[in-house]
Amino acid sequence: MKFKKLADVQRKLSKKIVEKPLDISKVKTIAAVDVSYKGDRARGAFVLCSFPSCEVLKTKVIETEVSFPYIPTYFFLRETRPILLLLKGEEFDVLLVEGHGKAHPRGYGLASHIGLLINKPTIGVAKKPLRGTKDFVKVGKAYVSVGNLIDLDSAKKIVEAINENGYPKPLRIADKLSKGAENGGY
DNA sequence: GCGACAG
DNA sequence: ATCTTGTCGC
Repeated sequence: MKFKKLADVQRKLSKKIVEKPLDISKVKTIAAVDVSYKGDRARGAFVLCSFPSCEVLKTKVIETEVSFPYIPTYFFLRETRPILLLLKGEEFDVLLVEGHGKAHPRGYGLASHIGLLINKPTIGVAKKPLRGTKDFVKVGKAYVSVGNLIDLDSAKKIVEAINENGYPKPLRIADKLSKGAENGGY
């Protein structure tokens, strides 16, 4: 298997993930990131919202080259760079990532990786579950899982608070912006 | 070759 | 994710 080594890295890094309750009363802002592609170009969108009112406070879109191809369960290799570039200089209490966190074959998806790198609470939100995984909770149409520095129950409560038509509002806006919309439709 | 998993 | 017409379902 060509990716055996990377799989070991994921298993090892997953042990560094901190899973613990998050005091939601102290969460004042929540951010979301999503990335879209067109050929070898990646367009990432960042959305910052107040919490729990979920008013849009700021949005940002960046564009960059993407080097790695999409490979199921190794998605973080493709999207980590664009996201880190997107988060540079940004402030927020919790981050929503389009993709899985602990709901991953080796317990280490994109949301886990980003959470470990930025050392802030992150929540994985995906539209479909990865085969065989169980460490997620369904909120509307979203499959929610632990990224880092939070537990599933806290993550569930946060996503429920900003749920809009079955999907978290900040992510929906980030999705539209990354795909080129003039605004998130808000 | 067949089947198939985040985006 | 992205490529894309008409068609089906609520």
